[in-house]
Amino acid sequence: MAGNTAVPGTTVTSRVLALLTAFDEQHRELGLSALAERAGLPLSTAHRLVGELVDGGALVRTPSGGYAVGRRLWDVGLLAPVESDLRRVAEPFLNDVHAATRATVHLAVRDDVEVLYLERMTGRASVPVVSQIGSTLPLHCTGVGKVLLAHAPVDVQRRVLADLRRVTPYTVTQPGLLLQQLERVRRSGMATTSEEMTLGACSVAVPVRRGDQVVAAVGVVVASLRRDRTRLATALQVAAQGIGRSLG
Amino acid sequence: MAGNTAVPGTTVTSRVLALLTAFDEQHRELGLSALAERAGLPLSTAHRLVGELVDGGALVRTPSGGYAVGRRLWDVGLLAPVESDLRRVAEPFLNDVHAATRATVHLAVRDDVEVLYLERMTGRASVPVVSQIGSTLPLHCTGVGKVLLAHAPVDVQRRVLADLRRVTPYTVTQPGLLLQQLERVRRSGMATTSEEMTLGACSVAVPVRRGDQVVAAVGVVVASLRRDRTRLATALQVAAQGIGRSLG
DNA sequence: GCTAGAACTTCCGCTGAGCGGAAGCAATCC
DNA sequence: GGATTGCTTCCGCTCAGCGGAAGTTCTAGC
Repeated sequence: MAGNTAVPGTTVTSRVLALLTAFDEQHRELGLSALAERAGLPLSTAHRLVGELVDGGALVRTPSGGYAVGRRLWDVGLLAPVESDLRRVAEPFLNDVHAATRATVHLAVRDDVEVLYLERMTGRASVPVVSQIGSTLPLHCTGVGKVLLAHAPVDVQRRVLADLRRVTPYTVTQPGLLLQQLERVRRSGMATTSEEMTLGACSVAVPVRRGDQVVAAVGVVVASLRRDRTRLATALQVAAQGIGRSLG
Repeated sequence: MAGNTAVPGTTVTSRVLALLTAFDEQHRELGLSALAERAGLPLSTAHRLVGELVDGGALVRTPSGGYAVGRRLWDVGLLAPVESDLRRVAEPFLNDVHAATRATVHLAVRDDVEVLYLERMTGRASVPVVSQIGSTLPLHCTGVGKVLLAHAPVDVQRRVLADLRRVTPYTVTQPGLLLQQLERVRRSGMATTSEEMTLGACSVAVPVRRGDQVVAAVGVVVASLRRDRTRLATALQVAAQGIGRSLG
């Protein structure tokens, strides 16, 4: 038979990680072939490694015969120190905002040219929300994203402005207009969006400051801003200040 | 030099998983030696694999020179379908309980002979709480645990009763007494604990039923039950019924 | 029921990625 | 200075891993 033809310089570890990271928000479940293709591995190699990962509890077979991330990886992943101080400190303040507004509340940080969502409390109203804890979205079309972008280094802003993808008909895709908005965000200490990411969803967000650094953003998603933009902003500012103070 | 002396029959995958699962609640950060020992690997093997895992973002170096679980594993782990329907459905009801009581609220399921915490909302009061999302605790000394144990199969109950570890001076360690309590839990539809897991913390919990099966438990942790045990139980029962109905 | 195709599983001989003891290095303590 | 602890590098042996190919099961369309 053929013998070993693996790409030299690769490791089993890298292949295992390629398999694990083949899963994402849109692909929580994958068949073997899809998994192999997304990981860039030959089918039989993927088959063996996936079997070992299932044995170790890192993956599980789904009822429909595919594969998904397993319990073992879930509880190990939760141990990751991803802004854990910020998340711990912020939790009670986010609860307050949620209790006061009954809207979907977000805590997010900037991850290079994207927003990374750290916490989310789902609101009561049926406003469509696409964010997921642990996933990222573009900076230019979400409330927390605009806040983080407005206080990001110039080179980050430049890179974002160079690629303003249209997500909905209302997404701001003109660099000049967005720059104006960012200036207003810095002045007013608050950002808003209206159906720029998701139709039927508007948002308000404010920065969380540690000293004079903006380290995160808190925001809410609602169906309309007509009624109570000010009330929402006030609740968020109270929370943001509380979080900032608690961060010391 | 020596040459290859690896334990036959083991795979790189299993060694990688051994390294990842060396981390737990009590060991969120580990030095290389500790990591190697906990994974049962020779130091130099661990050194190489850990380096590859760091390159892949599965682990990160901490400021103090140790290792911790990385961002990559965090967001992959969050994709795991661990009771995800239950968690999604339960979230708004848990919010209600939290808003009404301002106490620490838990959603938990039974994982063999332990409670697995799925969700937690931290309360305002400074009541000590040891539970962590993704981690497990004994069934016999927590509120949600007693609920789940009371409705567990007989063989699970037998195994738990055979090993009632004392955690605090108030932990119930007499099988007979615990059996009486479990009977009362089934009759009254509610379990309580008083400093049986953590000094200074009491709890109330009720079962979540899907049809006639108990599939989970919701509970609150407070400093004392003297005042409002009934109010807490009522709030929990409303939530548990709502969750059960939503599960269909 | 039959056939076509896709998806999954098993086989097996070649080989270089992985292995780990040992030596080297760095920081900390007494 | 010497001892201890902990991390990093080295290197030649060897078997775990590799993947093309063949075999098997599942699904769909007719």
